[in-house]
Amino acid sequence: MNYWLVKSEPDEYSFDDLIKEGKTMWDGIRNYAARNHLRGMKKGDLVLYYHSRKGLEVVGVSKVVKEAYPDPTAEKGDWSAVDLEPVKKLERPLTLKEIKATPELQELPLVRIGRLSVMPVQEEEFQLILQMGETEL
DNA sequence: GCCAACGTTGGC
DNA sequence: GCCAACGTTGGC
Repeated sequence: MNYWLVKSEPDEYSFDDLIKEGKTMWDGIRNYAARNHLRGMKKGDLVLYYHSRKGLEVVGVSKVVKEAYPDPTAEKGDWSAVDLEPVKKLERPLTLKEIKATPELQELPLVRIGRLSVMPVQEEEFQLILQMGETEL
């Protein structure tokens, strides 16, 4: 089991949209590092869902239901997509500010490489984020 | 193959 | 809305 984090602008496609639709194709990735992470995803892996640009917080957990396949929205080039399903919404969103203020989460690419939209997350980091997101302040 | 210029992402 | 950081493109 591996853990990941994906970013989406809530204006484009929010976690609530994913809950509403029940499943989505995670396509449109046009960055090699992000694509390679997509290809590393295995069925059943858990994926943190982060709202970028607006919100700036981890809002929920999704899971991989279909492993990487050719991105049908790519007109040219070698790109991949995966399918994601919602698992659950966090009781409270975990903001980037809190993540940055947490010493154990400083190694997250989210903190270190701002522009990466698909990234691996260590199990300990994943568990901590879940735990923080389940705890009311 | 290097590097400057340009485009895009995303935090602020 | 601005701009820094990063990736990509293209001229040499």
